[in-house]
Amino acid sequence: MTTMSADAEPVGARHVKRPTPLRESVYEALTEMIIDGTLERGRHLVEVELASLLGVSRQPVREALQRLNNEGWVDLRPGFGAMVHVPAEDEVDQLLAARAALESESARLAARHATKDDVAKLRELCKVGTAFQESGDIDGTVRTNGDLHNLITQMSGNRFLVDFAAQVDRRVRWYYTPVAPVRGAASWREHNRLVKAISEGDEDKAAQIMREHTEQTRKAYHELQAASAPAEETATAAASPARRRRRSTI
Amino acid sequence: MTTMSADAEPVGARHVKRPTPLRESVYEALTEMIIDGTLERGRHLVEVELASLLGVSRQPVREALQRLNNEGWVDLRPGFGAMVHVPAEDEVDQLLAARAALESESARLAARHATKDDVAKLRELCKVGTAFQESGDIDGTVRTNGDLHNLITQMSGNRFLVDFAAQVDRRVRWYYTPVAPVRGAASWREHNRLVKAISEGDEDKAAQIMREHTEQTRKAYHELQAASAPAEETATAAASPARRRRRSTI
DNA sequence: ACTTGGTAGACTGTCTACCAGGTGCCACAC
DNA sequence: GTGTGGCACCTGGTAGACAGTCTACCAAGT
Repeated sequence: MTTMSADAEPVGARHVKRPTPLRESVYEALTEMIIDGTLERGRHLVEVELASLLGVSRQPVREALQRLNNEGWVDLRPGFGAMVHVPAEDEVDQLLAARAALESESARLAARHATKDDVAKLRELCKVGTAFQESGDIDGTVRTNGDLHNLITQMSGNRFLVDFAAQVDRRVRWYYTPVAPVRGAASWREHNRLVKAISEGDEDKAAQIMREHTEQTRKAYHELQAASAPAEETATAAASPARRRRRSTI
Repeated sequence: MTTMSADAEPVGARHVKRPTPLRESVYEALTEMIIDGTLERGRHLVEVELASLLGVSRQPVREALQRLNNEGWVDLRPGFGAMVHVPAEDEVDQLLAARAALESESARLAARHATKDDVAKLRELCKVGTAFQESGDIDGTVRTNGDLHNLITQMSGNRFLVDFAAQVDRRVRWYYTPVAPVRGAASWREHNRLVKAISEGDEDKAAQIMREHTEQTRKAYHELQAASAPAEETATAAASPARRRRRSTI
């Protein structure tokens, strides 16, 4: 669950310094390395290696590995150790499906609880995102997209939805980054409609749009998948090579 | 989390029993003790105490505590240690809201993927549950209810939904057991309608019914809360003394 | 050629001991 | 009554040890 602090403390109860626990830093470092591919999928992670690599002892490494295991980044085989998780083929799909449910519900609740301030921020993000999109700044687009979705889940006011969505999102982004470029323009049009629905407090509409939005992402994933792996498909290939927009090879 | 293997192994490749890691047993033991109240909410959990209590060393205890922290059972304050989580007032509500989203989506997918076999099992559970309900066997009713919901999430075929739902469910059941008796009969009528919708493959209807079903549970919770509220609260003092919306008396 | 048995090395899971630093509490001083 | 200093307790992290187990590899038997 990763309950990122945000302990809803009374404002101003800010504890000055937080000497981050070592295990936390190790956790961050490892996810980083997993995401950027330094630690390849399927690789056996040896505790003492990581320990000496990061300049700490085994304990923090172990604790980080167990958390990584709980969150599905690595698989812990008893008596053998941790291997970087290698995703099954249907896994991205399932993640995207879960995300659809979580974000759709978040959008509904966001519409219910939206304040003027929130809406203003949303509009701003839409503007910024569209600008990035038009200027071809992929990195900025992706980041702003993340910010927008994140803000919406935050607005739901439901810490569990926030938590789950964040978890799912991180995983999705790990083994499925390259979708962003494919459906940029349409995506931001949808965002605009979504923000409008939220600003009007139309819960059903917001939920509906968000659902379609994430479903689109899933479709885009499948098309990309089909396009980049025409090699040995398992019988499903015959379906429809019909309409496939395949620019942007990355 | 603890995603059950389910590694798509060839059927009958049943591996022999593997000695559970100690940390696992410790984790189980602690959740058990938290749920049944042996470890009261807010209590400071001292590693060495637990260790000697369970007859293990600090290490497995620490690892278990970390996991409990990640999953929200305890709060880990750096430098001080673990305290059994004391739920905020709005927490159950948020859990139930999250559950509504997760289970509703599960029901939708279950309707999509249901096999004859699944439906048969669902019907059976409905029958058993109703019987328990009518005979006043609360324990049996609760258990069967759990089984039914669990089976439906399983049927969704989405391991993330299963995972999240299980997590949420466990938490809900911790600080909010007493709902079952309140709305027994209606609950099983709804179950029947739900199973019917699933058997007919009517996704929207299944999702809709499940949503209403869990919403009912939430309402029941609120009513119960309002009814038993006038009494004084137990030891939730830790919460911020500020914003205390009390006395709704619906 | 294929299985069986044995051996060796590597790593995990757990334990013990130890230490530095932070936290909460209490008693004492004002 | 309210600070303040001190003390005991506890955590977070380190180091080393050891048994159990997993993998790999090699050699001998069939």
